[in-house]
Amino acid sequence: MAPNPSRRRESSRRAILTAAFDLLQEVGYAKLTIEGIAVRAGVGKQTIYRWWPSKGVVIFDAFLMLNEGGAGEAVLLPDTGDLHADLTAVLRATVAELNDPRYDQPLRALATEITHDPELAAAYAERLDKPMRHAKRHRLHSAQQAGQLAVDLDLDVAVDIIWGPVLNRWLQRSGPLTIEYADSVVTAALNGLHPRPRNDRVGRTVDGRAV
Amino acid sequence: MAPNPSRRRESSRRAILTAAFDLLQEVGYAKLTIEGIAVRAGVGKQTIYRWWPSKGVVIFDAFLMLNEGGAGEAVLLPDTGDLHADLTAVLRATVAELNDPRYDQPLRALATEITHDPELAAAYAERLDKPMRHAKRHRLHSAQQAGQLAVDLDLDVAVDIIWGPVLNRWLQRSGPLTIEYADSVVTAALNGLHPRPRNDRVGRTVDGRAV
Amino acid sequence: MAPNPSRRRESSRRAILTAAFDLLQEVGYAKLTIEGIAVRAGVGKQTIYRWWPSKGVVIFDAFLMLNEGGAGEAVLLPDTGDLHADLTAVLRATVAELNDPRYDQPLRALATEITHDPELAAAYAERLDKPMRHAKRHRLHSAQQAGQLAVDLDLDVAVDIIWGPVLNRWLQRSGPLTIEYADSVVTAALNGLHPRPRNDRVGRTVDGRAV
Amino acid sequence: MAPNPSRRRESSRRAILTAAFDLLQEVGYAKLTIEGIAVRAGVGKQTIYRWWPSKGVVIFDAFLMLNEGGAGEAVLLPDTGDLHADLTAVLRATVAELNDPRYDQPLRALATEITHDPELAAAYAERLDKPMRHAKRHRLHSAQQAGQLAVDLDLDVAVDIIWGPVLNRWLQRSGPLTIEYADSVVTAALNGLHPRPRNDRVGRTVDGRAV
DNA sequence: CACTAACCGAGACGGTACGTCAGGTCTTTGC
DNA sequence: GCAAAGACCTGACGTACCGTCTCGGTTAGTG
Repeated sequence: MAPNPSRRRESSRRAILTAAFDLLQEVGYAKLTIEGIAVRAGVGKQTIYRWWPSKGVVIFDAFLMLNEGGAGEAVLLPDTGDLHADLTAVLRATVAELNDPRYDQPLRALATEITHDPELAAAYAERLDKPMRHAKRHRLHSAQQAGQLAVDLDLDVAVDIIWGPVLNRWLQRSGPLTIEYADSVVTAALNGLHPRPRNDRVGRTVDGRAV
Repeated sequence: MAPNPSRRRESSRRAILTAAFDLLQEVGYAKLTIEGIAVRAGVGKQTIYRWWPSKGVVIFDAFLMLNEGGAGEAVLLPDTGDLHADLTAVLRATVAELNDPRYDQPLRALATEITHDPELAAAYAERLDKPMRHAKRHRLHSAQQAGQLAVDLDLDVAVDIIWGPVLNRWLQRSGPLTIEYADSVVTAALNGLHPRPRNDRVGRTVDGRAV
Repeated sequence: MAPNPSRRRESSRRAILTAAFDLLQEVGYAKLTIEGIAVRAGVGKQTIYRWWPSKGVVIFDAFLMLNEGGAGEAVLLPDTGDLHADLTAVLRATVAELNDPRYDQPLRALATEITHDPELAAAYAERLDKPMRHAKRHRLHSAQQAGQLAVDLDLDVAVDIIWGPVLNRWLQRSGPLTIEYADSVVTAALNGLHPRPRNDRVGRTVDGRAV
Repeated sequence: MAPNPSRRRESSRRAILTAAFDLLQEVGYAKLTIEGIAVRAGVGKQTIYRWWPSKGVVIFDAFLMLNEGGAGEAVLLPDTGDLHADLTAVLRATVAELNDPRYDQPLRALATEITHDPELAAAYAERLDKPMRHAKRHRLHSAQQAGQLAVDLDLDVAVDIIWGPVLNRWLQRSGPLTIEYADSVVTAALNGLHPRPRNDRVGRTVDGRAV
């Protein structure tokens, strides 16, 4: 009854995922149809329905395929010792990617599907978000060891506070998603909203020493 | 050519918006159809197409209608002088609303539509988010005046740092959306990720004095 | 629930039936599809499914439409008094129609549908066959009155004996369907298979008198 | 290229033809599919496509298989000398077979395929109809020799006049297919439609003598 | 007796059509 | 005289089969 994966044609799989991603860019999420994907991929509709349970999973797998290349090595965030600079660089890159028209539509489509499909959200968390979040937490952990972050800080919350605002501004278009915004978020997040006493800025540090 | 608003039947308008909101709860976003709304509202399809340009705008207007009751008075966040406590209370309320099954599906639908429709996003920012954001900024401004927030803080960024993580965790289901999480976010956001020097916790204050 | 016939668009109805009949000629029964009819008729598929329960009924209605023109006047077979001549002429015409390439495929399609659908067979008997059979029986009755047919003859059986062989040869292609065959059938049917005693041929008669 | 018949697996062949015939009874002609036959027969689809060019030929072969048992001996109609009685008996048997629910659907399917496929019609004429028609003609010939049939009678036409009406009534359901109908057809066909002169009934004969 | 070519069951594949559903437009009709 | 009702064309849905194709595994006949 269930299809036999050993007989699966890899070329069709790749064609479908590529077609899905490309069509997302070209026609947008609302006009993405299984029929369109099948035609673009030169594939029968049944071949899509045989292997994917929903359009959302196709989109998800399309992203998975993109990340297949660097699959082996774990993601690593830069660690120069200067946390503020490193986070700024990474968040600027995030902003650049979100602003990249090639990824805009596909990413929004993925976000939408996750919003409405808990199962897909779990898969996303496990397969796509987890490695990235692990890298983020790793960088923060290293800073924590160096005394640059509060010892009792929940690193997951820290990650959310840094990246959450950017993602939200992008999704809701609640304002321009600029480099300046990214910088502001990093600074505000690190220093906190409360005022700092005189000379209490935790400045750039190298090897744990302030510079 | 354009319909004459003076002839618009208010009862139909309300029936349509109510039907849309109710159906969102019952069948979810994916299965919400114009046809279904029309039938539920006891209205011809044309009556919907005549007054709304897209399904997203209907959903949006349905939310607008909900907020119509308290339209006159501006939203106000509690201001006891204790910023941490006030923010905690408000964020806990936000979490509760997002976890309310009555609002879950409709809110996700609205978020989805905003994600894919810039025009709708602008309308959302103006009509629904603006009053709320204004209230948030107002409360933060008051705290800033009381010396509880950094004087150079961009209050919009501050709002994003506090509410962004919660919205994101809800949308992406990247983790359980609990009261504890809300509390952690408030604490971490206010104090910052950096460690605070000894005795530098900006504690609860009343009338600007630490308690 | 059921569609309201008063709102039915006559132009669509005619376009569908015409398209069905034409396509039957052109592509044959096996390749006749609802989808093809809809495209050819410039009509949505749903418009076909709304008004017809099956492909067979569409074909049937297409034939009904052909006969709509001469609907008012009842069919009449020639009655010169010479039964043999009249039947020969009529059966030759039948043969010609069955051999007409314009009607071949459509008629076979109709025959096939009737074979497999009793309800359709009843409709065929009532709407298409009945007037024709009535005319045939009428002619035979007139001959019976003139003493040219056995008084105890079941006219329905008589009709079957004359037209059955021709229809069968056409359907099963059990042999060439020629004018000669038609003539043989008429002669054999009228005279019977048994030998006639000398001078007993019931020859051509005019006004009941043998000629 | 062409498959080698010597390697053909007889068990598969029989399973396929049996499955086809059984499925015809059970689901009817319209729902008979190659895929269904293959599954029912426990056979790969390719095994059907390898040996049969079309569904119609499979059906045809299924009938051939049924007749395989009595293949060697030629079919023989009863010949008691009483033509009327013999024909009546045979036609009654024909009626019974056509009314047999086990054969109804399969026979209609075969008739349909023949109607639309001239090649199949030829095969049917040669392999299935020919022996039967030969037997019928043989019986009539014997009667002709005995002076019970007109000497100039075309026996093929005679066969058609006797069996055509029955087949037609069955295919078109133009009326109840009863024993009485069969009897009427035989009587009318033998005596002809014209009235017979006094004492001219060609009665039962034994050895050519009237009884 | 081993080899090898072919048939076999199985089932994935690119397709076509199915019958249904909804989108958005246009027409009719009843209040 | 508008708006409900709903028929219409369009097009995508998800399913069923089509006829072709590959895949291992028998199963003959050959060398």
